[in-house]
Amino acid sequence: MDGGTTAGDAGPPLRLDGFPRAILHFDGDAFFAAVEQAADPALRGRPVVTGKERGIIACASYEAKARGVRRGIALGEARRLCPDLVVLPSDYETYSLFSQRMFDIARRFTPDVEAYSIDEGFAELTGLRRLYRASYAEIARRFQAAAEAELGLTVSIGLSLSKGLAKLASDFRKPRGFTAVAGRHLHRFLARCALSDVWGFGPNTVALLQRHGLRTALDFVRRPEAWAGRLLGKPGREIWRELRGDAVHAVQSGAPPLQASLSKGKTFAAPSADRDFVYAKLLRNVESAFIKLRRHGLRARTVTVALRRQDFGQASLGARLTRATAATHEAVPAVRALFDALYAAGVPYRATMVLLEELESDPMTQPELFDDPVRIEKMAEASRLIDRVNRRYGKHRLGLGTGLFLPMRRPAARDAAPRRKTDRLPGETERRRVGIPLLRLPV
DNA sequence: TCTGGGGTCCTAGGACCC
DNA sequence: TCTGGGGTCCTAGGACCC
Repeated sequence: MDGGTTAGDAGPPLRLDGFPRAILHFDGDAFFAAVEQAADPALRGRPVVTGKERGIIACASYEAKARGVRRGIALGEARRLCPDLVVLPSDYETYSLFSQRMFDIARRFTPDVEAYSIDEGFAELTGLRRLYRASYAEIARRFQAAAEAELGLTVSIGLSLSKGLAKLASDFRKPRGFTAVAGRHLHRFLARCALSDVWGFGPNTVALLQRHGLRTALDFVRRPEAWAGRLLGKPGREIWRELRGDAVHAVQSGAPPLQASLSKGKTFAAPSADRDFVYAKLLRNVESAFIKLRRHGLRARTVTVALRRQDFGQASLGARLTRATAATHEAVPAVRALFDALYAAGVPYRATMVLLEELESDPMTQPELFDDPVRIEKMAEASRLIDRVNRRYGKHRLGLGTGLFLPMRRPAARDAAPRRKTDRLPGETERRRVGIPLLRLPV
């Protein structure tokens, strides 16, 4: 470890297989708040948070964190903790601009840069020592200094043999941290990392590993690989190898793959067992999802509806449409059918969600053989009009009539015997699969 | 943290087909 | 008609990430 205090001896070094690599992880410190401070010198040194529009803290500057203000807490509580708090709305355009500049700086060192998220990324440094006549740590420090000088904000750096180790290392000390972990120091570093620090170990996995008597990342990698695989499956096995310095995951420097899914969900202020209310909420999400879909110039082929119960259980059901579409109307009959199949009378629900999958680019709808192209064009025009009106007058001002609390036909038989996927009868899936997707639109 | 929102990937198990 | 094995595909749900 470079820059870390020496831990007690935790045993012999781990045996490393494969060609040693140098992978850099960089992470913008309190990125959104730091961008605001970089863009407005008057904010520097002051406690700044973003997320005003949502009423909860999206990001807190280190000055705000020092006063106890954390991500996720309510604005009111944050103001109570810190009366002189500067509260700003999120400005994603500016954050994206700084983000791009940060990745551009990294690409000056190597083209092999992965933009993992808006505020963090990986860079493959393996083989660059000769070019720069410098150690990997020195190259990493040059990047860190360039980012700070040119962007006016700080980044934390992790440098090690794999992405998993590099990410663990950049988290080890921040802000403005610099942690390089060489193979021979791996065991000492891992002994100081809790299981919950490991990338890919969430609360459930940590609890499971603790039940097996493990406490640190070192405890985990000391178990046999097959044990990790049996207990945690493929992801666990990959984490095991990454933590031992085996770079299972390459730095993905290419263009990111096309978005695979798009979803929209909302939690109710209070749980509700009212069928019309729950369905209306669902349709509102459907409208929002399709607005987003059109904005991205995409169409979707499958629609999945999910209902979340008050007890946090969830049931979902999906259907494939006759063709991919960007028009809300075309999905509504399927949504209706899915909702009817999922909804159980008398159960309080707390949220609805809609998920669109099998997304395709190109907003120009390819008319299917037997469809009327004029009708499809009319529908696309209607959707565009709705979007325009809503942009001008506010979301959901103009939408589908079904989104209102209209009286709904109640199929009594369904209400009497509500069924979810879990207690489905044999053969039922097939009927459903055939029954729902074959949708034709009423003109 | 008594639980917001939007994503990705993996897997168990059912259905279907020899 | 009943029984069984095995491969493939699909789906819902779980776990995790930012």
